[in-house]
Amino acid sequence: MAATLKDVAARAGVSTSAVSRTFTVGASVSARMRHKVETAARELGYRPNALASSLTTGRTKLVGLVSDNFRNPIFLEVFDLFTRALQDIGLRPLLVNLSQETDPQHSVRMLTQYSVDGVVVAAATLPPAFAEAFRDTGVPVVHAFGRSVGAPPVHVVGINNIAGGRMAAQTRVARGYRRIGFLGGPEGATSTQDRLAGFEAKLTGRPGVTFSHSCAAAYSFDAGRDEMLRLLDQGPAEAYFCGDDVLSIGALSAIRARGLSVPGDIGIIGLNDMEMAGWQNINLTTIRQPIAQIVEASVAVMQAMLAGAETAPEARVFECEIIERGTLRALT
Amino acid sequence: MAATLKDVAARAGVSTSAVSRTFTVGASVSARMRHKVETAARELGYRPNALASSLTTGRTKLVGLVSDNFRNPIFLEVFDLFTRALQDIGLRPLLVNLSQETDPQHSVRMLTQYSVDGVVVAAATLPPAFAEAFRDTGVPVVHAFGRSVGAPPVHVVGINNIAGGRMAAQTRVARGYRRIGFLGGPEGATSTQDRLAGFEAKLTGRPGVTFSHSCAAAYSFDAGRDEMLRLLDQGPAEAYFCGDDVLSIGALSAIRARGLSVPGDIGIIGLNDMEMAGWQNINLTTIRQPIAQIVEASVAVMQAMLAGAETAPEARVFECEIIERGTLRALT
DNA sequence: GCCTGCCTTGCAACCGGTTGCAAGTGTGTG
DNA sequence: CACACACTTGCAACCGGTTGCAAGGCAGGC
Repeated sequence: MAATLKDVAARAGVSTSAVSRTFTVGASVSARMRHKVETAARELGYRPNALASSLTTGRTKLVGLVSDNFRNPIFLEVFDLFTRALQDIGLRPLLVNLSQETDPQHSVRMLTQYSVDGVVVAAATLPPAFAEAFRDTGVPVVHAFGRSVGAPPVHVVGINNIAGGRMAAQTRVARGYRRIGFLGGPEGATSTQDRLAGFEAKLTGRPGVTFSHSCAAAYSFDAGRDEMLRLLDQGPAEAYFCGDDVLSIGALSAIRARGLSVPGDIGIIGLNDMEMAGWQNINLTTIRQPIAQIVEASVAVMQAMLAGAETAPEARVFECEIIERGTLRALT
Repeated sequence: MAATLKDVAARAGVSTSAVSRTFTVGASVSARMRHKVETAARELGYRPNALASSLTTGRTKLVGLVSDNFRNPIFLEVFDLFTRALQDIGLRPLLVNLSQETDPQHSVRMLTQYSVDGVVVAAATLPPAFAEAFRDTGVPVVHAFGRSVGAPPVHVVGINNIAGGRMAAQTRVARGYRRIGFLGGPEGATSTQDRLAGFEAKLTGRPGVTFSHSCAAAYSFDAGRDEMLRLLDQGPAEAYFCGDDVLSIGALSAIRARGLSVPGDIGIIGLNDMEMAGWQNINLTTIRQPIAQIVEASVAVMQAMLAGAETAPEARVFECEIIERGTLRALT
């Protein structure tokens, strides 16, 4: 049905190579030839088949966009940014949902079958084994929102979660909270571990400050609410750092459900600054994760790798920023 | 680098056809042959290249997943459901973000270049010209959340927006609201037009009931908030039907910002029942759109079309349901 | 006018698989 | 034991492009 290279060549009365060359940048074609081919192509509505050409060129311009979190609204913003950024440089995102997936090999198969040129992992809770499994297939991998360690297994772009934890801790101390808690996401998530580590390190040893921590089952509203209800039953702290905004909102909901006020009775600070954190009926004080920058940098790294850059995996770290809203009391 | 058909054939000492056949279901292969090939394939870690095979079979198992809304959290749920459902039947979603796109031909090119087997349009505000442009390329198209008219240009799966509007209207009358307003999404969106039509039809002619309507600039929090602030300034109605949940939440925020109470001073009902509508700090009364069913049906339609079913485009309509929460006063 | 060298073009092989066809194998039947 | 038939397998062409190579065309220099 669709016109092929051959059809165009026949119509223009030239060889298929000539047609192919007019559609590949930098190939040697005379102006006359180009014109002949282009008119024929236009008349037939010809579009080169990207998949067929990938066979010989070895590049599909397909990029796996892999995530395991389709519940946290922040990821809609992330997908929006990624799809646009990838589209802008001529890449097509093949979306892979790993929500329930536990076997890296299975997802590797899904991607290798489509010979993606690269893989962007956009996930904070995905076990590192996945990114490594992708890398082992020989394809460029960038892990956005991954763990920023010194020598990561793959290129990582994200924030320094330890520093984020420290930043959160600082706000607490400055505002005179004494009994302080950390409410993390799933225990296995490296993001939670690091945020906790930074948070705790900054707090321990402070005279008069007590510290406790616990983990919710997921980065989700329900998990945050459930965990906070449990904490309220057993005697809560004065302020909590929640490892994520949705978690925070769940916690807020639990606190208010018990008739307590925020930040009067309990202070809350989140992390992410997703759009709805700023909605006036939520108004969450939080630590802003610069997702636009992270996405932009991730795509840049991917583009460099696709262009052939062969650098050792590296962590690119962006700074966070405190966004003051209404769930933490003001500086004393 | 990756093992090819040829490599496996050489290692197993058989022809490439034999290998190809062992990997295509329903082909004629003896048990002995299958075993030989499978061991060789396993040893080499061979995975058939889906793109190469698509050349001859004409099927890529790639499906365009097209949307223009990456801001409304409901779409994250939609993407989650779609990606999982498509993955489950062996299809891969190629995500296309049409947020800023105005030229249907441009997006058509993006998809035809990758010879997708079908296109799923998941959008309520995308102009119908897009779905039609995809259809005109000869590829199966399903429009989820599209307009359910009698003879649609492509297969449509969604709710009856007119009935949804009627349903919303009914709640108002039953609860004794007299001055009633409709706060829609972007004026051009068919979903808004239909919801308004149903809503208005049910209300007009009722003695003592006055009706007004206006439209927000987008299905977004800010648009809802801004429009409600405007309405509050010019003297608001007693209750509003907002064409969408995020719009409703924006409106709620505006109402409370002015010191008014919900549902005491003003009642609000939304549409969608996205996850956060149920969050206790939002607690929005809304009309539930059965998105899981819509997605499931859309994928079923797509699967049928890919299997060769050639039925005239049809609208599949699902029923909505009122979810009672705290933003509309109780039945009087 | 002839030679040199560059630019343009077509030929043909190839990318990784699929599939119609015919040859080969093995089984069951008379 | 011969024959028919069904099943299995390999050959080779093909899917839609790309690209190395060599031949042809042309301009410039001597």
